[in-house]
Amino acid sequence: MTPASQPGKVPARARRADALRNQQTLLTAAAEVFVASGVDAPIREIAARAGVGMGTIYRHFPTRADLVVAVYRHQVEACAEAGPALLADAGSPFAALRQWADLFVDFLVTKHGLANAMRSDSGGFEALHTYFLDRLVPVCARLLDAAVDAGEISPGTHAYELMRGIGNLCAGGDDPRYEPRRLVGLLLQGLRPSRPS
Amino acid sequence: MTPASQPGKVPARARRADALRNQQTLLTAAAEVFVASGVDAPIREIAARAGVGMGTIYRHFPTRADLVVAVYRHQVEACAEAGPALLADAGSPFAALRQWADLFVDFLVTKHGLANAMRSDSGGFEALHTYFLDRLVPVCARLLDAAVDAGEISPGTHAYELMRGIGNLCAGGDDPRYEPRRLVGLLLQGLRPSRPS
DNA sequence: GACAAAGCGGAACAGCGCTCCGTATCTTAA
DNA sequence: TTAAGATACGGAGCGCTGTTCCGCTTTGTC
Repeated sequence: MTPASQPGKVPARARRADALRNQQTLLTAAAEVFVASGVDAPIREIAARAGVGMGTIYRHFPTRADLVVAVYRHQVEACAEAGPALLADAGSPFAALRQWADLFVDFLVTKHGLANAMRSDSGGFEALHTYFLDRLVPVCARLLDAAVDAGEISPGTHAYELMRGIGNLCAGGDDPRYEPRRLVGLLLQGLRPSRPS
Repeated sequence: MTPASQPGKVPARARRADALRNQQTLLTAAAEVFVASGVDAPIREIAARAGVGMGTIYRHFPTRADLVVAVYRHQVEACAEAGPALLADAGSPFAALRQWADLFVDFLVTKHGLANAMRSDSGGFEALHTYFLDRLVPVCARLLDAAVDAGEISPGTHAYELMRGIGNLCAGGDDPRYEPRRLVGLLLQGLRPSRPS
């Protein structure tokens, strides 16, 4: 019955109860701090809010990206799963692509500073970039392919590039003169073939 | 003959010769460091390279943006002046807009980290943002208006938004899978009217 | 209850931006 | 030429951040 009773594996004890509790505490504390101060908030602030020491936070989430990913994993997952659903429900593949892009944009702009962080090459954010892209690029690719097959857009655009483009367009403060959604719409419009068949 | 001889103004002596020299030294040192380490390079590094103290650099360039602007002023100016020239030379306003955008993209991607810095809301870069936009938005607006008048694009897009969009698309490392030029092309393509008249 | 193992806290170190003021240098007027 | 005063310089020092490291505490097990 002990965890080590199964053969062929390292005995590896189960994690301690307090460690599990702390991980949860940290997750909710981080979520709160991210909302209040953005994803760049000092690690100390998060640790303080959770009532734990610096060591604890680094043990559970070695890089800042690990923490951010853990906090937003559910939403990224939801976005990924929305792709196929939209493809089935929306009127056309291109319409699905547009709606899906809107979803992604909404996600990014409502997280203060997330889009900025995602392309920062310093601060331990590289893994964030990687996770987001690994999860969402395949979804985007399916939508893109479907739209190409339907003749709604011209081929040649890679999902990776498009995803990064959309992400980049979402960066920046909330200047009312700058509306990422509009530009993303323009970008997608640019995918359409020059001459409709 | 003395600087104070002109009436109606504060006597304000001329700047000292060594100050002028230091300003030049700093400018060239900064340019070198920017190439080597990006525009985020530590201030100390620039000061060291120029062989001056920290105080000197802050006296001449109170914020980091002031230094960056001073270093790249000529190139921004050249880009601004290229706008009207292209409008006259290129085959059509839209072609001019495309070529001008290419110029701007080239400028941004060849300066390591400049595009990233321009969107950062911290680090004293806000003034950079302001300067670039103040100088280039009017130029972009003229190109945009001309293209609209020629019926080559549909109206409704603001130059400010377009400039920021292009700038944002240029952010990020030099991943070969991500080519800003392609996306900017797509974005501009999206400006074209849905049904060519 | 005792003993590892697992986990925790936070002091400590390093890197950075920025300020401040005693000192050095330049300019001008006599 | 020189002395006074304005101007500019240097860099130590402060505060804030990320990250590591190790002695101590808590937990699970026998």
